[in-house]
Amino acid sequence: MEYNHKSLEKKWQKFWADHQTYKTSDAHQKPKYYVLDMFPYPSGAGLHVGHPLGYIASDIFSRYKRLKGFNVLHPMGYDSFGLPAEQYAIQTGQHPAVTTEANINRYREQMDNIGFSYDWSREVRTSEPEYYKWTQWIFMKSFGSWYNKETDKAEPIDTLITKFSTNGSAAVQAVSDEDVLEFTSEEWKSFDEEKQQRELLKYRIAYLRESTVNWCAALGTVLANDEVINGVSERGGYPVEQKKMMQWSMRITAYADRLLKGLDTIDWPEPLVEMQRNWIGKSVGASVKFPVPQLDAAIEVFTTRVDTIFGVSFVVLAPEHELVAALTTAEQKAEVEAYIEKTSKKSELDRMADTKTVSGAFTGSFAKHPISGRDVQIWIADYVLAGYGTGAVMAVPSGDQRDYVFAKHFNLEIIPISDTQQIEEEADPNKDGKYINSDFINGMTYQEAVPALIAKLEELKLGKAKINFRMRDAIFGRQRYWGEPVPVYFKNGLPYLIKEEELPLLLPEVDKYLPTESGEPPLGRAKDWKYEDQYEYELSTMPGWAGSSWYWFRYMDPKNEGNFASKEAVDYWKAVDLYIGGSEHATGHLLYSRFWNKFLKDLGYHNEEEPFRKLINQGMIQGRSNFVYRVLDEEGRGTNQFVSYGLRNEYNTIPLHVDVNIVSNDVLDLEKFKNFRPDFANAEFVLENGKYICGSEVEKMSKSKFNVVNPDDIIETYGADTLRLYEMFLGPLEQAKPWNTNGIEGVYKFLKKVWRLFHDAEGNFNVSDEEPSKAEFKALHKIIKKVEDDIERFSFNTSVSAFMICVNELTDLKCNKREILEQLVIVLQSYAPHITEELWNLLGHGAGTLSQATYPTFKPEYLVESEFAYPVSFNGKMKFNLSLALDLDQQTVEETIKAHADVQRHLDGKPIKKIIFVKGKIINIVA
RNA sequence: GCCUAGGUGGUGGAACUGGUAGACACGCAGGACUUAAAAUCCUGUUCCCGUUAAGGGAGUGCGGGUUCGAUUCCCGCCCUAGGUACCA
Repeated sequence: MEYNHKSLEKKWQKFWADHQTYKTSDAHQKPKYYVLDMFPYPSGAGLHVGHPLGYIASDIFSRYKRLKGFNVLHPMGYDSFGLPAEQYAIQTGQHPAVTTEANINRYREQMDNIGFSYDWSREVRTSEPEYYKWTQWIFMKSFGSWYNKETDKAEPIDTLITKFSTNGSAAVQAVSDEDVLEFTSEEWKSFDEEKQQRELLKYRIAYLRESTVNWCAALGTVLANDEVINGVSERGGYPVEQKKMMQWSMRITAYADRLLKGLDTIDWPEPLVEMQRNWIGKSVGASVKFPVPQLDAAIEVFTTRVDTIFGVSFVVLAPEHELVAALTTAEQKAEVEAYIEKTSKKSELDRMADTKTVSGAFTGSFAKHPISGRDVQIWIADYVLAGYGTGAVMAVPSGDQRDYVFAKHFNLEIIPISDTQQIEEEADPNKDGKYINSDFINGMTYQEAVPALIAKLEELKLGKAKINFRMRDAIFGRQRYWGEPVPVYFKNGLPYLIKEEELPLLLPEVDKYLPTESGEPPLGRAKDWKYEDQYEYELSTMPGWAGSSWYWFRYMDPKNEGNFASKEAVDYWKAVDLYIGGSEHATGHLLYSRFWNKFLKDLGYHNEEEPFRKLINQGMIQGRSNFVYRVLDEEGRGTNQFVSYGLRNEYNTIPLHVDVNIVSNDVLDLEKFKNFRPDFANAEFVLENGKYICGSEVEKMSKSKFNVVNPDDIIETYGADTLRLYEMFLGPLEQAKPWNTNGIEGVYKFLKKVWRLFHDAEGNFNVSDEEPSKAEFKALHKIIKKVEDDIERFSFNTSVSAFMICVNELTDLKCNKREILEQLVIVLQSYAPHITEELWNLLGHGAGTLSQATYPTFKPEYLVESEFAYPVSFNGKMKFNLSLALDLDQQTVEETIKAHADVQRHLDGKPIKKIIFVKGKIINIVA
């Protein structure tokens, strides 16, 4: 029988499904291993060949870990709330749940074709009430918690209330809004319910506050910072504006330091760690107040270089700064207002792009230098951002390039502050010299000056050491339909949680998925949707990241109705050991997940500070488009003549995308091309060497470029095992690469060779029970070692090559020994599960038992060379072959070498200086 | 600008701690089997010199360095990809 991937793969896929072969046992006596894929959003387009790359890698790893004796948790599910289903619903009226269901079924079918070893009994869908009940529950917990800086963790809000009523606000060290009140315990007790609630809201982890949000009018919703790229929405590229709205937020900033520290403890790719570090954006410095006597106020600035404070010659406010109006003098009013008008017209994008032009306006007012007391001018300029720090900076032209350029442009003072500064051409920020023109720190070094200044500023009550973060709290509301309802109702304008036993708060039905006439979110359309028939529910829904920020817990215990997961399950599975997914989630999902993980840990629901121990980014698979070249007539119109790639320059042509599925190794299938589009039916071709060669280009994979390759088509022709091997063979997992079906034949041939090892020339199964030869053992043990090493370091592509070498060697040896082939099947199982399952069965083992086999033990003795002839260099150049026993002592070796005829010839009487040994072998002789 | 990763044949890519660079595969060329095709198998394939051959030379983005020996380590530069940016 020939290798027939179609019948064989279908058979085993059905068997695995029917017998739940890959259901994860709760065999707690085995060590556990948790392998997770980033679950997909089920889009309408289905999977293309790039999507499963990471899934294949994680599947190989899971299967390998099972063979190594681990109890492996390897689940899959769907991040099924999201914008596209809702946009589609708006257009068609089709309920998002319906399209989502259809898309999931399609995804599932495609994934099943690839032969993954997921435990589907643990599947989760974020849009199912059984699941989002717990997303809502986590929201409730975060509404019911505050962040205690003393214990450095989140605690139930009751502990805060206790502190307020015993010692007042002074006793509390919390992460909170800036406008919190100061009160004694007596005052707290005298507050009415409403006032107390209003105050508590400023401390809650999930809180409601008027805040500036990214409003996208086209999508009708607010967006998180990570969903806005260069001032336009990530999805759709629509313009985004800043708008003040009452919004739910999550106090992720409370965790900024822990999120940063945790990065040192996890095994993640460096670029990703770096992205999160930048996103969190910790800067250590000081906040300094510049008093403005006439307003009885002060301009607070943040600086990382407090040591340069005597170099301050002016301060600059962002045009949006709240003090600008009050500071502007009558004479300067016109100029300042004109400037504000001008900058407000500039879009966020222009403002970022245009960093060359120097612009600004003098307010006419002066502030006092906090230490020297001299007057410094107050300017406004758009190089200062309202959204970072305090929206104001102290300008030190000698030390900061932007301040320098600004000072030069407006002819402001530039004060040198260090004896090593070179400031003729540009600012010099070096910290190496001793200070000059700097009052009491003159002569000090940087290390001495900073603590001295902080002490002085604290004494004057005009400054203190401060750590500033770039990260903002995460907006937690979307004015959309297809998301988790927020389990909150309003009484007297204040939010209250519904009762825990009332969860899940079901997503109500609406007549349309659009905002209401009065501009309320779609949930405002729900009929009779009131809490206890009288109170308004919150009408916004949760953002896309809510459901995905805890899903790895749900897989541990997906059917649990009383908890998000049982204590036993969480204690056993702990954290994800290996997480594979794309780097596009660096500052979204991966940050929010770490945040919620820490939050749930603080409340005592588990013990893991970090959710994902090791993370790998699979590279994106790009499309590879093919082109045909249509000949144009004199008027530049397309003819029905097409010229092959190599001859295209001899004609006047225009390149046209052609479906990559009718091109093989860049050779066009002419018949299929004629059927590709009606106007190509009468196509004529100018061929080279009898073939039509297509051009190619790497582009994004998309329908319009006719370069989408569906895994189903590959599986139809070559089988799932070939697809799996080929996706790995394509190159290193983490590297981005274009999909190119050229070369898949080689992998397919390999599997046919594997098949033939077990079958004789007539195609009959034929395996011998004879003792294998030394060479056969050697070939086997090489691959046992290689695959083990490769998988452990995630180098899947090199394993595929090693398999090919191994099978070629065994073919040359005409090896059909049971002992060898049986172990080969086990080793190959992770990569090609279908063919190996079939062969395992043919070898007489029970169906479905291969996944419980044990990975063979590598025996190094099989790899020891029996022949000792190997090449040796002479003075670094390869010269001759040497035959020498490996276990001789060095002196014997030296004497033997000197006696060697070739060596004597090369030495020509000179003495041997050195003999270089590597791994017991002589590599080089130096004379 | 800054951060990170990378630059190896016609192509995808190997070479794990410095040790015969180009494994393996594709493609290409030639051959075997076949009436023919498919399938399969064999040989060659970094470049240059050498008619074939024996043999020699160059060679991992560029220029230096360390070393008996460098794709690998160090210094300077060029290029590509991803991220990020008036972040004070």
